[in-house]
Amino acid sequence: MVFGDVEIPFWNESGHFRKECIVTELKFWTRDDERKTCGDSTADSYTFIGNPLIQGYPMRGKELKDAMRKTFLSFFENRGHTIISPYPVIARWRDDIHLTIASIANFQPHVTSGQVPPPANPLTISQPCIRLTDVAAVGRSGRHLSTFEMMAHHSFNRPKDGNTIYWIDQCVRYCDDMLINTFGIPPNDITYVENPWSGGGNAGPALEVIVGGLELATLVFMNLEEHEKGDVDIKGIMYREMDLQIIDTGYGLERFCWAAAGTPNIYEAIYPESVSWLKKTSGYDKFIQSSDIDVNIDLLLGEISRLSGILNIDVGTDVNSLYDILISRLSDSGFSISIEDLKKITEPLSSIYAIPDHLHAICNMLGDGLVPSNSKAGYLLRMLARRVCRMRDSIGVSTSLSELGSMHIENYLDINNFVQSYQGIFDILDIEEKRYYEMLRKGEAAVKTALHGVSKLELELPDEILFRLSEERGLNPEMAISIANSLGWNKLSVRVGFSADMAARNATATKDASKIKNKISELDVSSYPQTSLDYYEDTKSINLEAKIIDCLQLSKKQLSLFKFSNEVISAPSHAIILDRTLFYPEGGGQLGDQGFLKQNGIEIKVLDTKIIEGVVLHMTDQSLEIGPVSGSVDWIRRKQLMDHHTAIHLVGGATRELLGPHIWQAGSNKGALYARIDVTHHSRINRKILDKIEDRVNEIITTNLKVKKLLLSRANADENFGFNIYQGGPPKQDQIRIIKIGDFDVQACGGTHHDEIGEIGDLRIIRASQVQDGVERLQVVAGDSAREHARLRDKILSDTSGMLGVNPENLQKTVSRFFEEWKSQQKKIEELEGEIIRLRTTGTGNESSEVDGVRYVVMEITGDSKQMMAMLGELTRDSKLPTLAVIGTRKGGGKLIVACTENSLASKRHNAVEILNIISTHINGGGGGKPSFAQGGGSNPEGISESLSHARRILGLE
RNA sequence: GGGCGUGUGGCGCAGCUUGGAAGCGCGCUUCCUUGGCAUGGAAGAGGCCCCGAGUUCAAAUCUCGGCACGUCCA
Repeated sequence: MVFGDVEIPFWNESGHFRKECIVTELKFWTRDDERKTCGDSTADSYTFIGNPLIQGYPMRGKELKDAMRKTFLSFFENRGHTIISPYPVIARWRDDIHLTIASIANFQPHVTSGQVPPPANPLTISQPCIRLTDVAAVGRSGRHLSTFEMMAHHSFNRPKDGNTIYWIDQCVRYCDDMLINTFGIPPNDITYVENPWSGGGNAGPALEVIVGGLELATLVFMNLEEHEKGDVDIKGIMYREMDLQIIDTGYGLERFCWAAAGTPNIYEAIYPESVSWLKKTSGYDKFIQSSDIDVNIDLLLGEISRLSGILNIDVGTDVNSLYDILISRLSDSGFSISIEDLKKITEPLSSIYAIPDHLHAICNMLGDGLVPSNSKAGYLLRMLARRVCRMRDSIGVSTSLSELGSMHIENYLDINNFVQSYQGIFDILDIEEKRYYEMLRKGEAAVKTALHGVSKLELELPDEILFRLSEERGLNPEMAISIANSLGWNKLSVRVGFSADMAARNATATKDASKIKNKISELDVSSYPQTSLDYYEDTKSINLEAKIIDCLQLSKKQLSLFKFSNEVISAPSHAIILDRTLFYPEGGGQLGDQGFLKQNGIEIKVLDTKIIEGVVLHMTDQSLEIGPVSGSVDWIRRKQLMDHHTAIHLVGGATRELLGPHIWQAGSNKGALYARIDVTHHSRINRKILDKIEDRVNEIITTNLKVKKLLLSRANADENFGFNIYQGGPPKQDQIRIIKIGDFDVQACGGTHHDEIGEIGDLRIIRASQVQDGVERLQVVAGDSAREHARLRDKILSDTSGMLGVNPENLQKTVSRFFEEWKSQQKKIEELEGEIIRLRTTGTGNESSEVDGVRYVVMEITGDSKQMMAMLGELTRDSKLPTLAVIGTRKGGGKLIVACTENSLASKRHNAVEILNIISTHINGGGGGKPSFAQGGGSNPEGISESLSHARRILGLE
């Protein structure tokens, strides 16, 4: 049997035939002896449009989805499955993906790897998912969605342990039974296509369930894992059999709804209210009624969906060439329409269909407490929000983004399922819309600048200009061109094939970037036993008795691979491995402990502590022998680290309490000197808010809450505390340490903490800074560090005040007065210098003389070059008084300027550069400029007088 | 996580490629025009060209670092 073949008793019992599709050449199973194609080929078009495949669902929109979901979940609940509540759409328990892209993503990697048991077995779920890879096709293809619900039934089998819930045969029986007996689909309309699946390190045979030309579900039988010594070769990667066998199914809720509604496309089935509201508000309805395009729009749309299902719409596919294909296909099926008319009908519609879809994703993301940003998941949210703004503007609807979101929630979502509040969502959408308009406004200036020098008659722009506007300013080609059109470049349009090229450009850039991602381990510790981490037992215990298992000398290369914080005073030379330790290794943002180890009377410093795969490395400045050792952790430092760590939990909790549920820890760092926490927030956090947070935390500290330290299984932790406890990062073990501070804050955390928060002492939030858009960094000092910090500030203040001889209270006033005075004196000096020039040049002294209608000024002054410029301006700007001026100063190694009045007798007679080059030799320097204005300098200030007299000689003045 | 871009009077921006006298529009002040306002005209004030180092005789301009902001891709 070849990998991917699905041979089960059910096929025979139910009268299925195995065939090969004449188009795709894939093997498929069907009850229909006449069938020649698999159902999902270019020769199969949708059969259910205007002719629903699933009966008994007359409703539309949310009601339809609710009914469909209920039917599905009940079917499996009645067959022994436990219904599981959906997970968030933001996959915060994963560090490899941002969004929940499938129901199985909920259980990766901890359950699928076998480390943690599933929450129930078997289980069924309807999981909201977001996939943005085909976002460009949404609204155009008739079936693509950026967000959908994946209904699923999963079972996790361990055949080697004799524990099998059900496998392929039963899975297909469930599916077939449900489609035929629950949804009333004619048996002959169903095909099962064999198409093995692989991805994310796993693989297995799979069946695509096709009904009426539409893929309604995929049944994956995951039983292989990537392994270099495996015996199954799939696309060049070797796989081996897993201990775990997983039934991973996915049924598209929205597709079931579509098949039940029979609407021309999927959007009309699930977002009918929004679609008709947008059609009305944008004036699309009126446009269609008044237009003289002679086609039945509904039939046309159905036909387009049918064709789009066949056409392959990829990201970056050129819209224009797509239209060409569409036109010819439409004429094949009896629709005669020009490309212009087709565009007029479908372009606004693609926006009308995509807007509710995008809003659904946006509201779900916001509902999970996500904050828009310029990177990571927040960026995806921003991208969707901007697409909605753009599409809304393009169809001439002026309703605000927040209002659209509000209406969408009203129609299609349940606010009670959200973490974020209604007001929170509303506010964030308002901020996003403002930012969108700000981008457009700045974009106009950017386009104007970029098009500087481009003829208004130009038809196309160089690719580079459009690439750059898109990458640097966020203006996609269409927007850039439309701005250019409105600025007077009327003939410009986007080059055919440009968006495809841009997508290709991004693809290669992405490919290049992924090549660099090869992490090397600092040290191979696989031969050592896991160190016993005794610091958890009592965080106050610091005196250690242990055995040295090994002492490794660190090579230069190994040393360079380790990253040491700036609290590590010197580079360690050895790494010592013990059987047990009280030294906390750097982790969870908390820096490593320091202290000393002692053996046979020799005491060596522990400069830092690290951990690799459960083995703790004590980084020391000398070596010790294998054998017994004693040691001690630097308690002052450890206490300070604990002060900061417990304090950071309190700051995180208080910030969330005061600013809202979207506050999520995006990273943290706790050293002995200071600590910081990065939190997600949509606006800048000012001092006033910081004071509030600071007050709140100090208030909490005075209540001296007890810190509970629990050890729970992953499933248990998830169930009791939810996903909010994983603020510090995705959990990696099946046993989770929980730090619970009263009822104030609960976090999964591996750090060392006080038993009572009163031990922290004082806390100050020094400042907030922005790490990236949507992420604020709060700098915190607590305990003794807080006092140290205050003292240092006081010293700076009193020292500075002392310098100026004023009281600290008057410092601000005095400094600002000094600055003002300095500026005005600076001005005064310039004025006076000018005045001196005027006096010296209008006087009768030998510095100014006139020869044949040209005034000559040669003199030395005491100002710097900026003042010299001002003087030259005075001397040579008046065109009625042709002047040649040579000015020198001894400042800065000696500087010279030679200038003459432009377009005058003086500039005709003399070349300033030539004169300068001759005379600058006396100051060992050089210079240059233009014929009417040259400046230079040198390194011999004493040569200035010789330079000037040389100038006089050249000019024949002496 | 990676790439690219921006930071210039109160506000919005040009100048940076190729180093050589800091500009434009709006706003502001004063005056003129007018019965008053809108407007029009004239004169003027207002700049550590983000910060710090480097290259150079010379840096808004080039190089490096920092800070702040923007944007694209994962």
